[in-house]
Amino acid sequence: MHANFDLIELLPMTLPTFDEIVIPNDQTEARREHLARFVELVGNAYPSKFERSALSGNEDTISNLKAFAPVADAAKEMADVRATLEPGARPPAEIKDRLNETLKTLGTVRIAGRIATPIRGNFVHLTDGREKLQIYAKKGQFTLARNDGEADREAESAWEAWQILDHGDLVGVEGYLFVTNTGEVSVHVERLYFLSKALSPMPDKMHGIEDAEIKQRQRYLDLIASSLKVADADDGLSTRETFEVRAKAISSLRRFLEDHGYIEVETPMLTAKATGAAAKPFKTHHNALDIDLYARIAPELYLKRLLVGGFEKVYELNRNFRNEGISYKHNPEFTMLEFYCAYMDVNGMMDFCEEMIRQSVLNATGGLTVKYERNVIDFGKFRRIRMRDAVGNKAAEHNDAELLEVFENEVEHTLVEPTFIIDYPKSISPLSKASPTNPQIAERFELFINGMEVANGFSELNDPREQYERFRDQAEARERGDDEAMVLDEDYVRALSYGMPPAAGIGIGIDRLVMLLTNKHSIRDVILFPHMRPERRQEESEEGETE
RNA sequence: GGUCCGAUAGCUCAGUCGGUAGAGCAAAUGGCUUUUAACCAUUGGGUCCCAGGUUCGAGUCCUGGUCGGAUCACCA
Repeated sequence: MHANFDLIELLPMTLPTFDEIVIPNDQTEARREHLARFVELVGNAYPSKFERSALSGNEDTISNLKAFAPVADAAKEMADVRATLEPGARPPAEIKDRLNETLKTLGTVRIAGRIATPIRGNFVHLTDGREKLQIYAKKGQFTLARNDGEADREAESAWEAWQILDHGDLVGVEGYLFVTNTGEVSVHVERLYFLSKALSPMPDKMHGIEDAEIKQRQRYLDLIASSLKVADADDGLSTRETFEVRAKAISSLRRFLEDHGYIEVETPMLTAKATGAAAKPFKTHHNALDIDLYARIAPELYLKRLLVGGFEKVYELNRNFRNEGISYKHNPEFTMLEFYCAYMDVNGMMDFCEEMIRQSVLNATGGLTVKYERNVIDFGKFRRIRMRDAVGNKAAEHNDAELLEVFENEVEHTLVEPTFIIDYPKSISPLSKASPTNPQIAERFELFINGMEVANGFSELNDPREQYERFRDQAEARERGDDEAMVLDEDYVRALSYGMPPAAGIGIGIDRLVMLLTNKHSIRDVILFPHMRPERRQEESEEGETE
């Protein structure tokens, strides 16, 4: 196939070469040459650190510096002045000079970031991934710091370095803040540091990365693209902003739980039995023990063992794994928040859940209403509807399984506003306590928003004998071919026999909640690295036709 | 797994009836050097996803495959 095929055969394995991974072309050739020249100029093109200044009171990231009052005020004043000018006209020199006086008294600033625009003349923008700040370099007015401890390169070499910087390189600069003739707050570079090389070219500055496959496989590139985009003809959150909202929502949930006395725990992800939910597991093998293990489908039974042990309020926020279909709302691994509270029942849990989600929406988005697709979702008030009422007048004609099916097919997708569906049939709720007034009904709810199930909670069944019988019913269903029926966990029954306090618990699908908060229509848009088929190189796909 | 759609330069995309592979951005070279996505000029850059077929001739038509997207089914 190739001339050097025999040579490749001699290698212990067919390791791809560097050039097969970072494919050379006219773009990358230039960058490789520039890198080689930087090694000559600064000694080490990949230094270990760069210390940023702290004029803003915190480390001067570009975002922090731009938010720092004197900088923000100067930018604001210039923007106001510019708004009154003809396009292309320059702001009055008096204002500019006054602002420059103020900015200069702040002293020397040291910032770092990625070169966000192609070098054109003396100006370039740096980005910290989030905000951009312009820097200005004038031949003869700055030096190039060496990364090997030697004295700086002087003007001539510094200017050469400036000219061979590539779009995407990481640099640090030392200098002073000033306002340009056109009124943009910038850093006048006095010392330039080369910090790291972009050997691969940057995405299009206007369009970014459009290919959904590349966005997901190479999320780093998607994130870079969103930080480099020039015009925010913004319809929707950038990738960066989406994951910032996700982080805020999660930290708000954690804070809410901790403020209410919950402690975070971690329970096994690899377990001998996959139970605690109705789902198919991933199977793996432990070599030393020579036993099969399963990736957990839910932490539920472990968390309730902790209630038995005396932890009254516990939560776990982590991944579950289910070996099932992939869809816009299903990823094989997904993030679930589960928590349990002793001495609380299903109604208390609904109240608590409602308030917690409301806080999270507020903290993540700044408001209580969220635009999603064509709907406006109001998190101000959650409805509560009995399942039989939701299904309507046909409810009486159906048994439990049929009722659930009618609900899922005809009602679920209509539940746009946050809605707790309550009074689930007991037969489909094997871990849930039965209602004291109606033994066919479980003290259980599910929360639906925009037609998606977001949470599932109930009064926890704590009678060990009844729990055993529920498991036994599940085992019979399994015998009949229901391969998602729940598996008996003997130790869990044993744990309950020591006495578990009355308690309520809930699981909240974090990815789905984040979809709602970010107006994303695919779970893959709110998971940084969603599951994808492995990427195969050409040679492999030609040889590996053994399916 | 079913159905529909897609894959062309580093990126974003055109490509007519089957007849020499195109643009913008990005890159290189030179000019400019307080500019605001796009300054001026010149130049280079292609496995048209892969394999096969039809044809004098395939980016284009046909078959199979790979990967992805949308949607349906199951699941949270």
